[in-house]
Amino acid sequence: MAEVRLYNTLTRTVDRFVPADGTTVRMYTCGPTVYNPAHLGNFRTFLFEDLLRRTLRLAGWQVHQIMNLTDVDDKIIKRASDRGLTITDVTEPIVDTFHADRAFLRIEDAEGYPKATEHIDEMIDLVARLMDRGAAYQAEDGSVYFAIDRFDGYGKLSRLDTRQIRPGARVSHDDYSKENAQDFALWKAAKEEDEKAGAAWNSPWGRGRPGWHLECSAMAMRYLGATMDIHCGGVDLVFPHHEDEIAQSEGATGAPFSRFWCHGEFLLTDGSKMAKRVGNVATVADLREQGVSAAAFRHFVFSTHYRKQLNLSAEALEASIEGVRRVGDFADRLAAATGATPELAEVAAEAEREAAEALFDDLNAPLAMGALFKFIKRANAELDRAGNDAGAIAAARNALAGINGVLDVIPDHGPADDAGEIEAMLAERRDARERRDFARSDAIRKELEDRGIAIEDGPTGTRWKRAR
RNA sequence: GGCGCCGUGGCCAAGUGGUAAGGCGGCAGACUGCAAAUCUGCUAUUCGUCGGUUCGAUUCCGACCGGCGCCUCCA
Repeated sequence: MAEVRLYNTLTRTVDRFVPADGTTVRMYTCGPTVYNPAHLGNFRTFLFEDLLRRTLRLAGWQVHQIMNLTDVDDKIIKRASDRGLTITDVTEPIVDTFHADRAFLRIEDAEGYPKATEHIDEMIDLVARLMDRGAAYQAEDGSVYFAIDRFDGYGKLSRLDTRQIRPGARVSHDDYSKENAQDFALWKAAKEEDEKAGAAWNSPWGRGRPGWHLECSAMAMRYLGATMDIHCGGVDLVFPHHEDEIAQSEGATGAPFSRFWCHGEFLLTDGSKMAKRVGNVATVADLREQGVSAAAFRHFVFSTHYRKQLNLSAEALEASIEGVRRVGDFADRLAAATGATPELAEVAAEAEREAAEALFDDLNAPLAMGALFKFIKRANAELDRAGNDAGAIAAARNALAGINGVLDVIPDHGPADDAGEIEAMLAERRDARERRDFARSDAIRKELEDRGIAIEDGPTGTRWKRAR
């Protein structure tokens, strides 16, 4: 096993990571609230988690990842009420969109996508345990709250002193009655709209629905045990979401909830956080409309370290499209090559080692990307020199596959349904060139270019490829 | 008001107490009928500003300027 180092929000340092059981990494990644298609900021986080799971596997560990789908919350209920629908009516199509978008971006499947509404029993059990331990109480409004002053470790993740909240901070106007302003809802008493929208369940504390934080604790422990290896999310979840998860989980079990906490930074647009309320969101659908491939978007996201803010811009996307085209051309060239200089094998081995080391060092994808491009440049130079070492070609293909297995930045070719027609045009162009009728030859090339087909005349004939 | 992050060439970006990876773009050359692709060379004596520590700082410390984020339901 390679040594993997990860930044742990709990310790605020980069620590050596090894799964507790020595073989399988049990990780929980906070998923989307399914009332609107997830935006690219959300996907930056999911992409970081994809990078993490692929890197852990490259290091030799097995990965068991759980991502929750939050399918009951205030916004979902509001939408359902506004439209006279149930929450399921609202969430089902969005769940489908989420999986489609995820697939488009080549985000690997997690081992499970539990829904909050299907784990109400587990949540009720968790609340009951907290009540038994005296860490929770039912208020006059019927809702159940977690009493943060009965959990010593409260604030250890975010390092926020909740007594210090000052003017200038966003202050909540909570509809519910609590003993302490910082206490958070575990179980919310049902209101009229909740019942109508199908968002209310029976519990020992009356009809109600789970609080936001509760689902993650309940489902994480159900699928990963009392203590998991890694818990991930966006930085905005550090407080209060993850802090509260720790409180309610550890308050119930007495065991550490997660050994590592890893958080991805924001995607910015127009210089500020991409968020619904800022009104600057872009989605996968927008990406597709603009013709930005999954490979290009992955390149864009991985060109900056995950703990650094990243600004979405047309220029940056353009650079990624072009960069990824180069990777694709290189992959094609390697696939078609039959032999190379022996030095290619050395170049490949070095690239593979550099990329892996970069990834193992707190997911330094930008550095790994640098290693990939250095590899492409050197390997192309070796291929230009020609050679007959087939083993070197195989080594280069393996190295590329290894690095790309994590980054996944080789763009797909377009559909090849009109290949015969293109070949016919190329045959005509070849005849024209033999007659030195370059006007005709260039006209055909122009026509193909207009159809998104690029031509490359080489010593062994003409190659063509579809724009990616 | 509290806490934290960031500021590297035209753009994106890695990085280290010893003198700046990589990508995009640009310029020149090789190859080509011309292109494209590819290769080669060039494109930051400098890392927000000002001080300090040090033999030496972009890298450590301090101040300042600028940007962003968190401080209760937002990835």
